[in-house]
Amino acid sequence: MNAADPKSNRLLAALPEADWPRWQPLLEWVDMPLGEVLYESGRTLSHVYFPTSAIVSLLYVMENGASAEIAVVGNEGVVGISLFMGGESTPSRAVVQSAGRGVRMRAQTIKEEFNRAGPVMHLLLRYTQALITQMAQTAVCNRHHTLDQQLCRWLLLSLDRLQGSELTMTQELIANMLGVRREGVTEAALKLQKIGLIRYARGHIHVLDRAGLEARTCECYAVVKKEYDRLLPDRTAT
Amino acid sequence: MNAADPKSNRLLAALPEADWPRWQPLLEWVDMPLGEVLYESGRTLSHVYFPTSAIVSLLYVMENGASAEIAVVGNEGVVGISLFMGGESTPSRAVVQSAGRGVRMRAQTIKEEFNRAGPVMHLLLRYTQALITQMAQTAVCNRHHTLDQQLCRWLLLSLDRLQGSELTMTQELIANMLGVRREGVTEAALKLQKIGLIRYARGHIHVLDRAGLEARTCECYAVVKKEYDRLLPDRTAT
DNA sequence: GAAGCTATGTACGGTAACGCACATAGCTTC
DNA sequence: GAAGCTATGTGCGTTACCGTACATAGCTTC
Repeated sequence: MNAADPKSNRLLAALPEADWPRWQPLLEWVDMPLGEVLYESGRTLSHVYFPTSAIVSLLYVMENGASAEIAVVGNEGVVGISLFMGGESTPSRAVVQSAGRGVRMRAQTIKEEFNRAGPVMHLLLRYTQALITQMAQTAVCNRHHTLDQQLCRWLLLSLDRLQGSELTMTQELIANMLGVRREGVTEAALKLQKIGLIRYARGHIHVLDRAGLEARTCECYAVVKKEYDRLLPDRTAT
Repeated sequence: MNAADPKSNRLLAALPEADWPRWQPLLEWVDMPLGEVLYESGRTLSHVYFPTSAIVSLLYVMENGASAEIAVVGNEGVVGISLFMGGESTPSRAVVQSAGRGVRMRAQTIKEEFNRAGPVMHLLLRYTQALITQMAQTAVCNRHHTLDQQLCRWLLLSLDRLQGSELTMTQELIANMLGVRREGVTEAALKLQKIGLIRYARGHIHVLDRAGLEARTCECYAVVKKEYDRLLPDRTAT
């Protein structure tokens, strides 16, 4: 499976074989450049997006302009669950956090596919439950864990959704996602660099010691990862 | 509609008339005493619960014993969404936070009802989306808002799920839900009492000025309330 | 290769919440 | 009505992060 295959999205890869011939022509490749807004708070969505190499942040932007990431979606998931959940919109924004590609499907189409009420629906619902766990754990993490731990968690979440060990990502951007000061991220990143877990410069972060990050982060990362693995096995029975 | 009517749960009230005769015998009244655990992290659920007068907290308990509330469910919703979402369990705990009653339905039954893929399913999914918004906003609130604001939000969320203006609730318990120190809640509650918004003593809180609480809390309360009202109209078309 | 922009580093006072220790005071139990 | 428990109040040093200001240094552009 190469990067030009929609099935490099794990959700699409888990589609039953029987549904694939119908789906293939319904999917449209799209570039997802850094910073692109896939949907805006309260606006009706036109498509759902299945990232293949891009990573998308779901974030809430407060009245005063400050923001906080609610969850992150990469090649394991889909952006725009409110379409099939029935709300059409949500009070959050989806922004491309790491440039790449993906495929999208028209709003009406995904609703029709969902409403077939078969394996596709159950797959999407299990994914939604995994996403719920991620949001819940984000709430817990924001309450109880240090910036150091949260940075590790965030790097690992991103790493899991990319191939390779390099992230293209400024500290300013990370700060926006975590909802903290840029200076705070600088301090935390410096520590990680000093103990040799990462190396970075001007918007490029190399992860040198993944296990080291895992040892340093809070339990939140593992809880979420375990739940994704449980709910979304690499290959779903067809 | 009195308290002995299952339809004092708004979700049940919104059921299509056509489904009601089938549902009624499938529901079982249960008392929900303070502190009762409806489900435990990672455990398969035996029932879903539709509170009528009780309030249930969904919370995550960390390895070190500290906890944080992820969302709250009262007479507007249902506890145990993972049953119909397909995961069977979630990494959180559901605890009765305010004693009362509710009705429950067996796990297998709710799955069958959901899988009819009709109005019941779409109602439950819209509720789930509202719950997702609450969780997301909890994450944002934990990140950005003060304990004072969060206490107001929490009191309002509870108030919305009860009749009357009195909460039976110690500061210790509130602290556990919010994931903060009990002393912090004492301080915040003292301020609210001094300016005349609440009056309390030994586990009983009277809200004297609801509008005052709304003025003092953060935007999170209104965002969530608006989304619940949007997704769960008082009467769903039948 | 000079100028300008962007990303990162550093410093410092302020503050919200923490951990801990202990005081008070209202119910309950006998 | 004394003893004991539970809920609430208070004090104090500590910590993590904030807001702000400014310094450095690596790309980019001409």
